[in-house]
Amino acid sequence: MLDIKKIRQNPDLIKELLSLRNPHYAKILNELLEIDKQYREKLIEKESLEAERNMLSKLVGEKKSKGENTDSERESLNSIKEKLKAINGLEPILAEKQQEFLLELPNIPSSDTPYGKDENDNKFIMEWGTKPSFSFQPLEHNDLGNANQELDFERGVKLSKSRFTVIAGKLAKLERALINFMLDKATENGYQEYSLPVIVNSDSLYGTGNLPKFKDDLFKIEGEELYLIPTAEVPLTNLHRNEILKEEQLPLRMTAYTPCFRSEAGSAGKDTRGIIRQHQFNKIELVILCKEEEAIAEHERLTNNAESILQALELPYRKVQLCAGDLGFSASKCYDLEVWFPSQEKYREISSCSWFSDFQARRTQIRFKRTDESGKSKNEFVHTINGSGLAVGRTLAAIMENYQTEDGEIIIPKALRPYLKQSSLV
RNA sequence: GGAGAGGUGGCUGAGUGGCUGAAAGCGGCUUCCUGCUAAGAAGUUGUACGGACUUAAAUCUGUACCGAGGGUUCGAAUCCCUCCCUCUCCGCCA
Repeated sequence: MLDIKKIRQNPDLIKELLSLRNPHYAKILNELLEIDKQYREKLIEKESLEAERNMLSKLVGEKKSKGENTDSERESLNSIKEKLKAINGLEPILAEKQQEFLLELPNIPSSDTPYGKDENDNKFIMEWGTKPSFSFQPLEHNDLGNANQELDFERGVKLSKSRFTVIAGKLAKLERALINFMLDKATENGYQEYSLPVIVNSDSLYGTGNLPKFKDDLFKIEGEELYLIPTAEVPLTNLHRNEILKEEQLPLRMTAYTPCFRSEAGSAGKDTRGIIRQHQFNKIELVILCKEEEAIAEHERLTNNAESILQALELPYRKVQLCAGDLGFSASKCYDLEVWFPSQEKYREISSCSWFSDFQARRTQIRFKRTDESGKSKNEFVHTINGSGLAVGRTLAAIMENYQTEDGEIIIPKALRPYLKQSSLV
């Protein structure tokens, strides 16, 4: 959520910056400003009536204790009450509307975010690793996994429905090894590990911006205001919702492994083969809360932490910076890490590392007390940063494809060998 | 799930209709004092949203907030209703 005060002070600048994402935001902003004006008029009217009421009520109390007559005060109080009733029918509606418009506006892109409309305008940053060259036609991971039913798509459907997969045997062990490896790596990099609820309430989802706009992407528990998490970003970020942190606690670096649940509404027909796009998948998430002046460095750090996992696994990847048009709703700057899939000869997203400035923190009300040299302190919103480190299913698939041999074996990356007792999977 | 008790400021804990944004204590901060690793004295001490002033900060001022939401009343932390949460006992259970 953007700061309404900043919008009031600088409407034209904000309009211009939001138009970098999409020109239609200018219209929403105009509507917001109009509603905001009306809202404040009503608020002033309401508060001055309340002030008058409080004053007169006090007077009634005093007079009554002295046994004096209070009829005239009562009369004006009753008329104030009527007026207040009328305003109370209107003011909260305007407040709510103002809030709604505010929630519809996305974050402002950072100054170094490239211009552009969609993913084709994203900026290439770097490429790492050597793409494997095969003397044979490399198979897709689903074919590799299907061979001995270690990726069991049919039974996944039997148990649940499409886009659910059973992972069995050695691949299941490999997945577990990946989870442990990634969590250990995160801990080494200074993140505190958490084990979290994967069902959360709607307040938490409003906080991270999944509600109200992206309701269709979520699985909801029937009959309750509870949802399955689409990512551990939700519980991790909300851990400190409505809290005022101590300045010396920051930066706060947190990590968690959780299953993630996404309804994938609107992606029918996309990535139907394999385990690239599932309703349920495992992910290690990295979240940082920090001060504004630390944010750029922490964002780079988190991205490097995610990259270090790909590097340790020796998986070729590239790093791109998203352009304004492709930027997620809440993000102000974002790097995507894309891992190489030889069967498709394509890079596919495996981690998205975003800096949200104070956009999420304003929604979630995560603040810290900043004390200046003179000893005065003020509450300030933290900056939030997060990214995957990494998506486990996609990493598993990438390892299968990049490390396959002609006779259908999968070589285990060196970094994972301490976690498994073998150096290849058949 | 059943029965009972309860939810007040950073913490402990008063407060059952008006002078309570909230006593008292603790803690925190500021200043003073004592020649020493601590004691004492005084002051101060929440959040949000408006308004005035201002380039801004500071300041002044209004409103709201005593688990959440609604209601009664001229006036509610205090009365009523709904919900949520915590504790104790019972039941169930990995």
